[in-house]
Amino acid sequence: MNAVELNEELSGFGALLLASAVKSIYPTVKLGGGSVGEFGYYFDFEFSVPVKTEDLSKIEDEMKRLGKRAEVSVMEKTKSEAVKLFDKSGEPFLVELAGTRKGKIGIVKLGNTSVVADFAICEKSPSVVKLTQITGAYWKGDAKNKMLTRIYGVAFKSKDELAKYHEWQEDIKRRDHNKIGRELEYFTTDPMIGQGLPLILPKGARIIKTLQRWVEDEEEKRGYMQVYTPDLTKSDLFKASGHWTHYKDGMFVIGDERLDDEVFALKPMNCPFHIAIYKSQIRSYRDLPIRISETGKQYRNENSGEMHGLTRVRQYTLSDAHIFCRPDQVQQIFDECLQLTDFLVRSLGIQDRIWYRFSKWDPNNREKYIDNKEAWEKSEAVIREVLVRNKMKFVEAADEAAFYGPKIDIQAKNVYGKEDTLFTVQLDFALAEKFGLSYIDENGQKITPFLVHRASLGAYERTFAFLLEHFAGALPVWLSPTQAVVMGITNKQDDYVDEIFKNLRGKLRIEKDIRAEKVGYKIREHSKKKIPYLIVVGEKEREEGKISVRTREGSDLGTMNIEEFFGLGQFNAPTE
RNA sequence: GCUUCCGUGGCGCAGCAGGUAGCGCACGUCAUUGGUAAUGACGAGGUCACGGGUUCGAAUCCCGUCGGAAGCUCCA
Repeated sequence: MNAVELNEELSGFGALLLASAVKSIYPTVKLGGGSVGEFGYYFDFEFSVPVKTEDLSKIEDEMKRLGKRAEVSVMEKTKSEAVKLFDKSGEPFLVELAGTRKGKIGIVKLGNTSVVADFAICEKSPSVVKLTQITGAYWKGDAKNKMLTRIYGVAFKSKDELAKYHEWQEDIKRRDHNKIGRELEYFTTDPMIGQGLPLILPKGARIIKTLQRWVEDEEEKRGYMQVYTPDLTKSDLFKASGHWTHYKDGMFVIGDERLDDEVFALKPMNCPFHIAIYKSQIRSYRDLPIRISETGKQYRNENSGEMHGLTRVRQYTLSDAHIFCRPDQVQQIFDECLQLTDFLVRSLGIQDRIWYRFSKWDPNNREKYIDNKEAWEKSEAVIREVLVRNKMKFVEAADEAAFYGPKIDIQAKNVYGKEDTLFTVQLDFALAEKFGLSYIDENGQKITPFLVHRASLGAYERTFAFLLEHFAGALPVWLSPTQAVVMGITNKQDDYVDEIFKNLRGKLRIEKDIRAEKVGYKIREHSKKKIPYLIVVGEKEREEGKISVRTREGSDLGTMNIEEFFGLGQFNAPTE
């Protein structure tokens, strides 16, 4: 089921009703701001008394009451004109809503107060309003500021639409990787082990391993050299890279800086290790580009509220690589990195779910970024050219770069509509110099190479989570931990089931089911586990030396021989 | 980390004006050998997240801790 289209003008009205109703019930409340979007609408308030979930129904009732009485006018006026209008005639309160403006403003008169919205609203009050949740949100989106109370809601023309909305919410839960990943026995967690430290169960491990082998093989074809580096290092390494000052709080540090001679840390990233590998030899311009890749673990001490399923964890495995190249090779390297990612994305069939983000620095945020305006401008120009030349659609985002350089992020949304970075290609003009890297050019001069950081398939845990949600658990055949189950109509076929099982074992991931249950029941059980092919055999099949095949979706593919079965789908990882 | 909500057997839930736990699925045993999405009978499984308090008595009320969810903030 697709996302329910939430009408922005209805939502705008809903937000106004919400603000008005809250003002009516809590006269001392201070209004923050609001917004409408895919989630419906929200409004922020500063209450003088704590307001909780149980108060929502009261506010909802007031919204319904006000909705019936509201006099609405949609005016072709600017915000300041509207405020002037009300300056004469009473006490309006101005509501500013972020979102799409349609050149109009909405004014809702509610008794002796009025709400002016710098936002398009519909002319008729929504007949159904529903408040969906109440949470906190920082004033102006800054954690240093006071936390306001944010109330979310939806508004509809009819109860049918509300019912559809509820259905959609249910569907979201059915796709949520954090739910189905546990149901399908792909992963679990244990409070004794800790937050953000999932246990990947055998079936989940098979999926991740399949992805990993696929990516590693593909990278090897493309000139990457795989390495292993330690999970642990002396703090000196991250002091040299600059990470210690930027991110010490987010690292797992072993030892106490004040007491111990040597302090260690679990690696929060692989770059300094790959840099050390580069540095272990003298490099010639002929050697470049050098592509060092690693299926590397990373450890980051995320704050407790920031962990989520497999998407945001404290330990994860990155399809990581660092490419050291000459200045004249940077664009070519970016091209090939994007081509690899594009191949992976298309092979997985998720090209319509991702978009490219050009993540730039913010010259005003001096704490976060390396202070070298010229280098930033130059490297951003390089990336822009790559994007433009490849005719790629992308969004630009200021203040989203890494501290050492700009990047191209491949973004996606989870089932709840929350955006995450799936893959990334980053240009680094700083670390190579910090570590004193060089190569010898054709004139015998020492030159500092450029460094490109990239994660071809991102973090396996996160990509796995995304795929589970995208396919609602029904992964492509080649990724399925069990690709087929063979079962008999009765136990009289146990020997034939075993024969088919042994015949197929090693050629695909197959299981057999000889439980003394009705075959319909067994089919249902395995379909629920999202196993792509269900092979059923009885006396008829045995006599003909064939098999009957059904899919997890319920279609009957009929009777066929083994060769025909292999023609049904792609059992192995895609290649170019 | 902050805000709100939540925590009863593997999963989904009921029980909560306080009187030491129930249902469905799953699981086990037996019977059934059935031609395509739930065969039947019987059975096992829980100190109601943990710790403390109130009480003659707490799953139920109060406090704290841990864990989960969504939102905010953050993500090298």
